[in-house]
Amino acid sequence: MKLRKITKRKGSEKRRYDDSCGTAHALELIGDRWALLVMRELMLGPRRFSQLRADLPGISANVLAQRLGDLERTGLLERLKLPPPASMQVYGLTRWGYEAEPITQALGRWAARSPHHDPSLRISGVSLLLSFRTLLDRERAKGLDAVVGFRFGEDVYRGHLTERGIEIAREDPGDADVVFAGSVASLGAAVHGGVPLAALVREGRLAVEGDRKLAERFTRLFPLPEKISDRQRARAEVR
Amino acid sequence: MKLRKITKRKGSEKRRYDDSCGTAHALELIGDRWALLVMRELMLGPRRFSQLRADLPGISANVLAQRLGDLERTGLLERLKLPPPASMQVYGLTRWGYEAEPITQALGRWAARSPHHDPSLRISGVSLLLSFRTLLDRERAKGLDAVVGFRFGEDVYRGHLTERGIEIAREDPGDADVVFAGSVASLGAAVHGGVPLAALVREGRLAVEGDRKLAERFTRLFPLPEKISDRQRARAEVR
DNA sequence: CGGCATCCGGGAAGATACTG
DNA sequence: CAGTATCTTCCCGGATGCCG
Repeated sequence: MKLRKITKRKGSEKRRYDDSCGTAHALELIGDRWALLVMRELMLGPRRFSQLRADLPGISANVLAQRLGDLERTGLLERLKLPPPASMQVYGLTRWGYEAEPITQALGRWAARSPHHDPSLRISGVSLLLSFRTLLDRERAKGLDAVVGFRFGEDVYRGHLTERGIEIAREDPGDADVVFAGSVASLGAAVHGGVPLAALVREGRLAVEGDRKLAERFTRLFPLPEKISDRQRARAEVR
Repeated sequence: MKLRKITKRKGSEKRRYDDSCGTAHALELIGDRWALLVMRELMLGPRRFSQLRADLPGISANVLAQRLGDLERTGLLERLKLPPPASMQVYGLTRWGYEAEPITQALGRWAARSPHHDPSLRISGVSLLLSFRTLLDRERAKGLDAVVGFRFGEDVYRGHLTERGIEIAREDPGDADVVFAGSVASLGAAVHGGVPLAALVREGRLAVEGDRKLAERFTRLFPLPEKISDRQRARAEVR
């Protein structure tokens, strides 16, 4: 007697919060599992289906396809067809989609203080580069104006760094003052893990082309926020 | 015959993203359905179980209980016992929990521009008051320094409004310059819905005690951001 | 092979009933 | 009032298969 309903899939009536609050509406738009991480991976430019799967190990193909469909339907993302001869299909954020970056930043900044955070897990190239945008210490970047390149396998990025921020795009860093080449994990170790750049270079895990002094300085520009102490986890004062 | 208890608590392995990115970790902490809305309702001070159920129509008792348990376990929330004679149990955020407010703000600000947003749905008192913190137009609040009170049934709030922001707590507004009393929906209509305050007062939906001129000005201090236009939903420029 | 559609098992969310 | 127990529904994740 397993006469399962013929999967009504009718109006694709998703679960709603029925709450006029903006936060609730946002969660209806991007609160599904993986949705915001898919958007994060598109924050530095369009990606293909298979690239997204590689960026997000753990997401299954059908969930990714469904998220891409949902996000496209709500206007946060769109399918693009690159011009021939490469004529492949990619997924890119719309302008509105890009405007969600403050959300990922707020989440990241907050969670970076979590005592449960495990920094040993893998990190995607986009995540690491976005963390630079989030964590740049303007004080330490005083007076800087440099072009920095990154090569993670096939993916190349170009960043323009000043004391006002760092703009990063997926394009060739031909004019870079310094270029980091190697694995994402290695650059992450240098910048967030406190591993000396010289050691990574010596072990061949990371290559630095160009201004070595600038590279050293670069690794110290993005300090992680302090962890939450037990005291701060205890009762909050009456406000 | 009910021998199905076997599964119990095996790994208690929640689904993980296995991603070192802060955004992903944040989603593991507060990405479950309803979790962030529960926290939002606690942002202005502790609440009881039944109050939360009333604030969040649609959440079921078991999901609320589970979220409260999860959030307590991760250190975002704690059970408090009010002193006798009222000795009842309430749930309050820890200091770290309060620090999630920028997240709800970023989400709210972003989603307020959504073309799919339905402002006719109900809104909780806390949501409305938090929207004031998020949306205050400092320019229009120039020179202000006022105490504003709110009475929504049993819940009373006191806000201190200056051009630098508005601080709100759940306490008696004895010294308020002006007090709004009535339904949350009515105050929302006045502030975000463009309904003239005078009309609401005339119809008895909202009472204003104290400085009426200040009340009028208050309703115009929190403009909603512009909606996304079709143009902005279209392809983003190459960045 | 990239980009899905489909089927299935497990588990989370939702609704309701029940208990101290 | 503050939850727990139980049942149903539906989403997530994995596997497989189709189709250009």
